Amino acid sequence: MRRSRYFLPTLRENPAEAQIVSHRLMLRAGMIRQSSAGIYSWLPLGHRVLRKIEQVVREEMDAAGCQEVLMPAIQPAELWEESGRYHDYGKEMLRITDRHERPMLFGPTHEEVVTDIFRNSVRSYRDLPQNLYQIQWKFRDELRPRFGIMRGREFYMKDNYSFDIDHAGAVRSYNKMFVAYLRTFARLGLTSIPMQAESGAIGGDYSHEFIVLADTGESAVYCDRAWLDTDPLAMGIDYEADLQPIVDEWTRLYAATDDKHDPAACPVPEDGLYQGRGIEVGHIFYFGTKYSKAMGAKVTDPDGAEVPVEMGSYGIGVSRLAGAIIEASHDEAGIIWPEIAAPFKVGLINLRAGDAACDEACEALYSRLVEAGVEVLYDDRDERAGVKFAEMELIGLPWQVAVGPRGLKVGTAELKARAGGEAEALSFESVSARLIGG
RNA sequence: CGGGGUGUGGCGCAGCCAGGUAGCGCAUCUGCUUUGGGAGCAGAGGGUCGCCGGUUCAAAUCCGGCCACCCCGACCA
Repeated sequence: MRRSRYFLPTLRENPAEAQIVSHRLMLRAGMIRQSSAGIYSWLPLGHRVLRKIEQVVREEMDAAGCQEVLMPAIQPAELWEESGRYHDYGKEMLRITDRHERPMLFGPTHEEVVTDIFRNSVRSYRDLPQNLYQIQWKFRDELRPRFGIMRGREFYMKDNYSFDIDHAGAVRSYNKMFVAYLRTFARLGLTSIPMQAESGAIGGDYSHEFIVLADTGESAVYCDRAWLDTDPLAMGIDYEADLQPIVDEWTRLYAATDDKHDPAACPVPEDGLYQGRGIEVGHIFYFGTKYSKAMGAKVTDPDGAEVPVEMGSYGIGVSRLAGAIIEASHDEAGIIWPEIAAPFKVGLINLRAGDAACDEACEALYSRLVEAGVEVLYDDRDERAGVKFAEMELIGLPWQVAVGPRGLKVGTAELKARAGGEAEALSFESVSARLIGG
């Protein structure tokens, strides 16, 4: 993509309304624009990030045996009357009426819809287990939206729902999601910590929330320092095997948010206790037959008896993750994207646009990288070097390549990692090899 | 929902107290000069001063109502 033609409205100054770093940087980097309180448009750069994150989530869901669906955003109130939540959910639910005066609502979650689908289609235990997921916009009319997309009213969410014949099966499904979540956040370069949680409005018996560590996170967390050395990607996962030992291992270490942490009762000695901040990015629930009983989602078991299906639901805030990654990875100059979530892998800077030699060298490198499938944002604008460097730092692409007359005289370009380290003068061959290879 | 605050060109702000018909920096456009870390000079464009009503010869400014947005707290992916 050529910068000269890319819709990237960056801001030089901090918008007054943005108080936290991810909000500021997302606005300044031209990723998002606010439409109304807690509701945002995602501009090209932000949209690319959203797609990248979504893709990781999708891959991990698929790997764990889930199947993607897409349910309606607008739901009929009658399903919620059945579950009993229509009156319980409160003002967070956006209620609307269609032209026939039928009460509808913009879905804040999809337990009712998916249970309806299930009960209309599945009759036998032989068809279980099932686990359906979707990635879709939700709307919750929060009392106080804030922090940009971190706590919006409209937000992009992966939600999925498991169906099992019995409790043991439901626990297996729950454990798969537990492991899949650890992997998902780790692949995005985040340290996530599962914590026992209240089940809130979803209701249920068993629940974990996944908190991602970030110094600027909104809640204080206390955990065993051993968490910081854990790597979920290092363990081999067989989703068909018994995952309980892994879940046990990952719930063995102490972790608590500030409202649950009691210094007096904390089992971890002070020097082994990590105190930091975090952001909730995922939440998993096992709630058994709460919805299946209320809505009549029953299957026939091996003995011929009709039993309500055992369910769980699982959510990841995909749009929130974009903010969480920034909170966890930025510096004074801007965002530092992990490669997997970066909108482009490489920022190519032409230090002297208009100079024939620079133009030619940049065009050649740009073509070569693009043909090799590398995502490149090529700053071909007639701007001063400082403007281009500053913007590249701000938008945080993992690799910067600077091409200027100085280096060209000796046949080199400069390669620099956004995450740190000095710029290296390398031959164009080496630059290509490095960027195409890894 | 309780408490606090702010609405003035795209962004950041001044002007309001002591009413007289809108200004600064950045950004944008044009020209010239410049060109390896957010350039210089000259010129130009762009504003129903959140909205409605009131007071007044005259309202960004005073009064009343409303709306929007932000921050702190209680709740959430």
